[in-house]
Amino acid sequence: MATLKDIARALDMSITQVSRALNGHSDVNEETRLRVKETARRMNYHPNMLARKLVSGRSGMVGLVVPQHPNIGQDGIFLEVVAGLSANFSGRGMQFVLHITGQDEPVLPVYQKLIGKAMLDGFVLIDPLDQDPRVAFLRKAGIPFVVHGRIGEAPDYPYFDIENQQLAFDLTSHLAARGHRRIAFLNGVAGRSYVTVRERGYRAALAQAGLTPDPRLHIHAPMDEANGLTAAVRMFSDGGPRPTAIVCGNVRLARGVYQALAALGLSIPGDVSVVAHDDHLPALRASAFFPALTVTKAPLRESWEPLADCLAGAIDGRPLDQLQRVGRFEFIARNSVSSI
Amino acid sequence: MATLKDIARALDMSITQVSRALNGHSDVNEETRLRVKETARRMNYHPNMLARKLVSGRSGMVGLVVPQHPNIGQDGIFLEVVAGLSANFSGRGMQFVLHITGQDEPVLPVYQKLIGKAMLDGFVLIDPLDQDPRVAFLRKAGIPFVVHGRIGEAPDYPYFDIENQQLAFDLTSHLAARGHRRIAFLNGVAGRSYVTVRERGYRAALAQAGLTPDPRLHIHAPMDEANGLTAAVRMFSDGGPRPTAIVCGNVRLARGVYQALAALGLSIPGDVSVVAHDDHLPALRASAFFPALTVTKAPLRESWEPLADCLAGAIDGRPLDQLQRVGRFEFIARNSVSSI
DNA sequence: ACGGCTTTCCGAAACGTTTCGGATGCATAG
DNA sequence: CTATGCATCCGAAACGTTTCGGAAAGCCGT
Repeated sequence: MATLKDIARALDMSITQVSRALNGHSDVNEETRLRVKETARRMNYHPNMLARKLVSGRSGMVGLVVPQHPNIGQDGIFLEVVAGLSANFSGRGMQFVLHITGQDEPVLPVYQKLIGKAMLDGFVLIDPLDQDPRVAFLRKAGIPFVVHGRIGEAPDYPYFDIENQQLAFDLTSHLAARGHRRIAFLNGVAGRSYVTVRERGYRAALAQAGLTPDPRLHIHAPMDEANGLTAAVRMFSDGGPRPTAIVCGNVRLARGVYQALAALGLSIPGDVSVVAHDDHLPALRASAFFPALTVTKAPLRESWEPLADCLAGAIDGRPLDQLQRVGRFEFIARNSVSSI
Repeated sequence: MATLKDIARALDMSITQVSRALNGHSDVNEETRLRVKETARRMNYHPNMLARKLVSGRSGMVGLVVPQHPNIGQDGIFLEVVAGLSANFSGRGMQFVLHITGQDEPVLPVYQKLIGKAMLDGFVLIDPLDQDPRVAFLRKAGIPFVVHGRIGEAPDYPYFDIENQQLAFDLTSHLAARGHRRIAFLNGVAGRSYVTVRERGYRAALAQAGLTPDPRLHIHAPMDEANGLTAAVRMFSDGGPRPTAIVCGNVRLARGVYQALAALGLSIPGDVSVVAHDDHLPALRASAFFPALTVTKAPLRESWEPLADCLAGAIDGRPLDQLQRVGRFEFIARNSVSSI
């Protein structure tokens, strides 16, 4: 653990000048700079981040705070998030701290404590809600953060998001344009901001097609296979209006729907058309469905880089307009839709 | 961001005394201590970890370094590890840093850099190898660490492990005692220390039963469902000696084996007996197999607490014998084994 | 000879904490 | 009255870094 002092002593010069040489300041002779850099390398010098942070106010560490829940160990998407963010921050020489809170521990005090200890430069917020207390809290605390998603119309904080309203609109319109009039929407958990936004897109598409939304066809549930299955079974067996087409919030739901329809003896797309949004998780390939699934595709994997970049930018104090990014999605028509 | 100085000023006393009061030192009046603690709480004081570390040499942060690999996002067991460790360290007020290295980046320099920056107090090492360079490296660097597993006979570092040799012995003996003479072992990737150790248990059990090991029946592969399936299919179709019983390194392998045997028209336990070791992952219940699977059970979930405790202990400099723990396993006989 | 400019350097303070080595006051014992 | 012990306090140094405000030396034009 060589320090600046060691290098200074070895070269018989001042700590100040060594520091300036290594940090590329202007007022140091080119030849001295090279000598210093060479010696630093030779002595295996790494700056002590703690000392640096103490004076600069930066620790180079960012955090993700996630509430503990019993099934966290099997949440494949969560791992994708953690691995992706960690790899990205690690790649820029920052430390990624994963803080999993206690079972029913309130989260705001956790942020409070982490901030108070002066350990973290910023936070990544995932799964934002329509009224998310974390955003208000962190803004008030003046700590940089980036949100995976958007809340409300014109957010004034850094975020990365995809056009959730547009993709729900496109999926629904695609079906409406082919003559479907009873289009169900298997959406996510109510309160999540992307769920709300997608609902708007769904409704807009219905309205444009002159259709009136039927609340029995708009279902909120965690977006996994089991819920896709049960929701589909229920829609086709409770005596209500049977949909001729189903929009699924993600491919897992769609997989459940496929299973349910198979079990009910209904064919895709003969009896029912199915479309979904595709996060493009490697374990779940929409193109390998039978029949291949029509989707809007926006790989989740492409979120981590912009998220990390926006947070790093926010910490560096870059202006807000450079810190708000929206990812593209792609419409891919396959074989799971037919016209009526 | 109240500091000691702020509190000292507010109470008109010295920084020293405030520090000592908050840290429970002896030479401070009981009444003053209360006043200080009360004021600290009121001013929302949290000690600045960076400053503390700078003088004490402790940061309260520990790290897990994992090499990036393409399927990291779907490795359910890895998520279990990360979530479990993070929750445990978070619970003791420590920060858990997850560092995922670049695709083909060598890991030792990563540890080197992390240590040099003086950011981390210690490391958790998972998936140790028979000759693990990380152990040698960290020991030489003098950084505390804890290993999930053991390497060699009498490790002189902190670890938490289960009796892998004994459980492989028990599973194999259980079959041998019921008359099986051709017992296959679907083991993990060669080079992992627990794989080597389990092989010893397997061989010992065979030897005790007077059986000679057949290398064609001892298979190394990543322990997932696909490999269980292909290994089983191959063993029953390549003209070699057909086993009458199979020991599986984990329940995933066993699930693949069950599928293969079903496809081959072989019954369990009628034609083939199957046993496995069970990490007790919630997604994979051995008791729900049909027929219910005979296992040695050692819940992976019970590893995180001792691992975190041992690492914390190592950092605190507790003696080695308190930092080496071995978890219990349980033998559970169910319906997947028959006598010959 | 002088002031002013550039280039290159350095001392010292600061960040927030812990800790070492006293210092003070006061009671008790000799 | 002095020595000893105890309880309670504090100043200052230290950890490794950055940065502010100069300082020294050389050169230029006047």
